[in-house]
Parts: sequence; structure tokens; C-alpha cells
Amino acid sequence: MTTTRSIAKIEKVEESFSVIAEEQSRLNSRIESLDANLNSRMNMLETSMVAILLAIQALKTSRVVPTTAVASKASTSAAANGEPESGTLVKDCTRMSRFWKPGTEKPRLVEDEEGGVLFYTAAASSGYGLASIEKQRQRLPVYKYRTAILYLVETHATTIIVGETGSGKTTQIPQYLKESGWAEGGRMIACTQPRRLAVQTVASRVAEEMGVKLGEEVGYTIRFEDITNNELTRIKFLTDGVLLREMMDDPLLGKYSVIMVDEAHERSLSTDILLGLLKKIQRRRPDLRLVISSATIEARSMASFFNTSRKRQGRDDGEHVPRKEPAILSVEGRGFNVQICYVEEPVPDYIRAAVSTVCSIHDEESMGDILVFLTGQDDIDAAIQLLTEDSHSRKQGLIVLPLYSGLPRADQDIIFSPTPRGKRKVIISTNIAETSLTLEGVVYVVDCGFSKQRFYNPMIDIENLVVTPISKASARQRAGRAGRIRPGKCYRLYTEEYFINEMSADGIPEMQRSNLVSCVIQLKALGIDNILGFDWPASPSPEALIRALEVLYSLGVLDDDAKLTSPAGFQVAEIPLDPMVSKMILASNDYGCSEEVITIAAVLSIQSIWFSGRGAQKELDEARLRFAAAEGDHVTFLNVYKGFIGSGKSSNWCHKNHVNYHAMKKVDEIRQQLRRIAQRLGIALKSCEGDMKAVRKAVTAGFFANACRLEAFSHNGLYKTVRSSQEVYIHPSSVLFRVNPKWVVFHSIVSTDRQYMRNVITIDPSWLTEAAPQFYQQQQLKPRPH
DNA sequence: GAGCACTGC
Repeated sequence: MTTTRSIAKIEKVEESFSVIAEEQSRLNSRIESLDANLNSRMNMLETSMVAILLAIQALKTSRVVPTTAVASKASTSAAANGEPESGTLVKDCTRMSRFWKPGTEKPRLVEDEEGGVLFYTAAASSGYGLASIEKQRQRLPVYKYRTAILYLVETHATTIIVGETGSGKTTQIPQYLKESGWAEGGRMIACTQPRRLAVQTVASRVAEEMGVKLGEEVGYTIRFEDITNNELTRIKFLTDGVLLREMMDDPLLGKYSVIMVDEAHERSLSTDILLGLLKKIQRRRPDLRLVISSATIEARSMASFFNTSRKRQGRDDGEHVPRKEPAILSVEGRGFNVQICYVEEPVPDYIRAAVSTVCSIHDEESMGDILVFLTGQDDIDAAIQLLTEDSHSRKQGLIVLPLYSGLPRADQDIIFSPTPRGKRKVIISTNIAETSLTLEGVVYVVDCGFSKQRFYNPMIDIENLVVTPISKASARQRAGRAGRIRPGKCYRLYTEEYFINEMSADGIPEMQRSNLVSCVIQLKALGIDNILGFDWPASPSPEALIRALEVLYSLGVLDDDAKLTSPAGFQVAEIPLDPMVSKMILASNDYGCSEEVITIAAVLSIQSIWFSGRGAQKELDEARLRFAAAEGDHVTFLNVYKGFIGSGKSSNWCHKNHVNYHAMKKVDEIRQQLRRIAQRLGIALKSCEGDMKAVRKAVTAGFFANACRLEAFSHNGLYKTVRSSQEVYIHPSSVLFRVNPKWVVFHSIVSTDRQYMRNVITIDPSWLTEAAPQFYQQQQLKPRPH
């Protein structure tokens, strides 16, 4: 028993290794292609710089003296793998003095680790007391580049802004564009963000700076919240996902004059899709300008992606045609220096190493909070255990706090409360603190060098979470978290040699690590027929694309020519959910149970409706049993939702039943949105009034590909998937755990030492052939002779 | 009888 488990474990590790090796070789070929294009991009950079110079000269002669200081030529020596936070190479640029305005701080040229992108640094202007908003705006580093940015946007189809945190680019650039007329004539300036919270905070900040009411001249749109006004809004902040949805109604995004894609270096799935589509739109809309904001490392690959000029520069000199080669401009940030410390020898156990590093910081360094990056909840719990044991026997003064997304809201709030005098907070966090949350007061960062990443294996159609070494870009981002309030220190639990020689420059884009069904259907809905030939910022593997096409074909969403079917294909594309869930909703119309199925879809699209708390496992199990349905988890969700509604959506009721109140509110919101969409699609909102067979049939219509059969004579609950005979088990959190019905379909798989099915429902095998006759041959379903 | 990096429509 233990042996088979160990073997399974070894096999899983081996599989992870092969996935990583595969990604490594993909990365290598990418580096090669980067090298191959280096020269042409250096030329491009130079021409961009010359363009700025010309602009400034022109402005000088027209007696408008810009405050910008500009260098004339990029240094080409690639100080490969240098570390900008610590060992930055600072030198004066001799040719710069010509443009250095006397009486101001002399600008310095800082060479970037890639050698290709310039930073201009100048001391932040000093000033005390309350400044007007306008003064504050002028004090942001980006202000010095206002003229240059406007010139570049005017003359280039695409401008890439390399900006460190705190440069002010996100709040200022849209305002500069508006001030110079890009929002006139009824046009709008769009600025996308990867996260909802960022959209909201940036939009309200900009509205405040402009002295307008949020939702009028400045507005924002995120899912469930559209704070814009059709007549008035000129600057609109939105998530990249929302902009993708907008493209379904307006494929050329005609109402926007400039689209700024912020945080593009994060390379999220929707950012990458958006970038690919924007490049396509540019060809049809020469008037459209793109501003891509990106971190250093990604800037040049972005530039080569958007470079559509075909070496016929002579034809670009038309008056109104912008240059096709992107311009790159770097803006320094406002973070403080962070000193980087490496370990001398590789550490055998990063949790112990992290704990002892925290202790020595506490003993030896001045006050300031500590942020520790580990990979997941298990690591965090283990570290906290070690640390609290340790600090009991030592002096007091450490407040140890965990941070991860699954943490209950109240526990997260403690982290943001100010550190009491004489105390030091130690926040032990997952990647959530790398980009999604900002913690003030952190002066020391401890970086274990790993994070959990999703990897998708198209062969067995399973996504896996794997502890993976982070990239240099991530390491820099983590270190930067120490320099927000004053100069800080970052302790890397790996050697400098490893950082320089072995750590990859940037991570693998999500596009190359994910299941692509949602992505493919979105592109199909936008009329992109040749998915395999689409010009992606990072091409996904053909296997993953083919698998996605197969799944969509089996769902009846794509036809034999891989075109969207009508109406089913277009309807599924319209619903903002995983296509299998969307298909389930469409099918619910036929079975007269759309109200129930929409509730199920809403629950499936959030993480968990249960209140997580490690100590209270028994209580949670008992609570779950109160709602348990023999049919399975989906029906159990219906029972919980019914109870929640019956209680008048009471938080008290949730608390008593170990249900997560915030999750249920979200379920309710998603449910309302899905009902509106369903009505638009002509799906009758109808309840089956307790006929759970109808609900199960609808679930089967979407998830037939996830059908599993209990192995004959299996005493330990072993199932095999009908499609590929994968060995799977029902997850212990399922209400069908140990019940082991003969036939089930599952919503998703989590793979740990076994493959576990999460959210399972019983079915009748005859429904499979009914739902997908082309997918299941009748004979496959017959019991095996024994 | 066990475990959930992080987003988003």
C-alpha cells in the first residue's frame, strides 16, 4: 500500500520534472530568438532615442523648455545578470551634459541588467508641507517625461513604458493623454489592469486628482460594476478581461483612441490574449495608439512583438502615419534602495532557513517589519510553528502572521493594522504579497526562491500545482517589497551564483502553462479562425491548443471546420464561464432546470463556499453533512444556497453553518449576472422543483468528458476515467466520499499523491451517450467481462 | 480520510 503510494509519488515527481524540462527547453529557444533579434532592437532603441532628442530640440526652439533630461545613446555593454537593486552600475554619460539643464540635479544614467534599456535617475525633489494636488503630480518621477511620452505616443503606434513601482505612470499617463487632446471628439482613453482592486483604486485616485466625480469624466468597469457614463467618461480604467469582453461587441474597439495595457510583464492569460488581438487591430486602425507598460526584462520582447515594420522605413515618413517600430522609454521609480544578501551555501531546508533568518534579523537589525515569501499554506504553517516555538524561549516582540488568499477576511485585516510600538511584525506569505497586496512598513524581505505554479499537461488534460524556482523578475519584485518606506534589505535563501547563472530571466507565461479552452473559444468568438497560426506574444504548445479544440468540438461548440456552431457555440462564448459550465447551462434549458443549474454554475466558479479553518475540521464536516445530498456535491450546493436564501442571506446563518458569507454573497452576484445573460440568450428561467434527475442530466451534458466508473471489486474507491482510464479517487471533502457510487462525473481534479476528483455527482451511464453520442461509443460503457 | 500559488469574465 505504502509502496504503491511511494511509487505514485515518484512517478508524479518524475512527471513534474519532465514538464519543467520541457518548459526549460522552450525557454532556451526563446532566449535564442531574443539574441537573434538583439541587434535590430538596439537599432530600434536608438532611433527612438533620436526621436526624443528631436522632439526636445524642436520644443527648445519653440521656447518651451522641457524639464526632461535625456541621454542620447544606449550603452550596448550587456552587464548580464547584474542586479540593479544592489550592484547597479552607475556612471555619468558624457554626452548627456549637453541636455542637462543647469541648476537642476544632474541626471545619472543607470545601466540595466539587460544592457538594453535605460533608466534615468534623478534625486526626488524635496518639499515639505502640504502640496496642492498639482504640485504632487509634478513631483512624480513620470512628470519629467511628460513631453517625451506625448511625443512618442503621437509618432509611434506603440509606446512601451518601462516603469518601476511608484513612478506614477498608471495615474499620470492617462491624464497627460487627455490633457493633450486624445480624448476629444467623443473618444476615450482606456487603461487596463490585471486586477479588480487596482482598477478601483487607480480610478478613484485619478478622479480625485482631476477634481471630478468618479463615474463621470473618469470611470471604471470591472465585472459586476460599471461606473462609467456613456456621454461623459473620457478616461476609463478596466480589467483586461473586461476589455476582452468588450471586443465581442466592438471588435476594433472603435471608441478608444489610446489603450494603455498596464502591468503587461505579468503575462497573465488575458493580458497575452489582449496583446495579440491589439496587434491585429492596429493593422486595421492606424489611428489607434497603444501604450504598453512593462517591467524591464519584458520590454524588449514586447517591442519585437509589436514591431510590424518590415525594414521599409522609407515608407514610414508620411505625415500622419505613426512609426511601426515601438518606442521604449524608461521611467525610474520611487522605491528606496534594497540591499541584497545571498546565502553562501545552498540551504537544504528553506523553511528552517527562513525561520533562522527571521530570528537573526530580529536580533541584529533595526526595527521594521519582515515579509517572508514561502510557497503555500503548508510551508507557512510549518514556519509559524517553528517561529512561535522559538520565540517563546527567546525574547518577545515578534508578531507572527500568516498571509494567503484562503485566509478568512478578519485574519487578513490584522496584517494591515499598524505594528504596535516596540514590536515587529513578521508576515509569512504566499505569492499574494508579490503583486496583489502591498504591505506598508516592510523593511526586510526573506525570499525562499520558490513559488507554486500551475502546469497543464495536455496529454492527460490535468492541471497541476508544482513548486518551481522563481524567475529573476519575480526575485526583483519580491526584493522591491522591502524598499517602500525606507532603504531595506532582502535576504535570498539561494546563492548569488545560482541567481546569476541558473535562475531564468522571466517566468513562463501563463499561456504556456494552462488549459486553453476558454482562451480558444474567446478567439473563435472574435473571428480568429486560425488559432494555431495566431500571432501570440508567447505561443502555447500545439498539444494544448489541439486538446482545447478537441474539447470544444466534443461539446458541440465547434463544428468540423473548427468554426463556432450556431447558436450553441456563440451562446457558450457569450457566457463568462468555463465552456463546460456554459454548456451545462445551455443544456439546463432542455431539462427545465436553469434556475438550479445557474446556482450550481455560480458555486463552481468560486473557490469554496465553506468557511476554511484548520482547527475546526470536525465541525465543518458535520456542517457539510447537514446539507449533504445523496446525488452528490452539486445538489448539496443547492441545499446550502436554499438555506442561505431562506435565512434572508444572513451572515449569522452562514457563521452557524460553517458557510463563508463573503463567498455566498459572491455566488449571489454571479448568479444574478448569469440569469441576465441566460435571458438574453433565450434560456427560460425555470425551476425543476426538486427533480434532481433533470439537474444531473444537465451537469452530464457539460461534463460528460469527466465521466468515471468505479473499478469492479475496488475496495479502496478506485475509479477510472472513461475517456483515458486515468486512475482517480473521490476527494475526502466530497459528500460522496466512501459512498463510491458506480458512475460519476467530476468538475475538477486536484492532484497530490493521488488524483482526487472534486465536486462529484452521480449519473446514469446511458446519459453519456445521450449527451455526447460522438464522444462515447456504446461499447465503451459496457461492464468489462471478468 | 485529506488539502487549496494567484488572478479574471
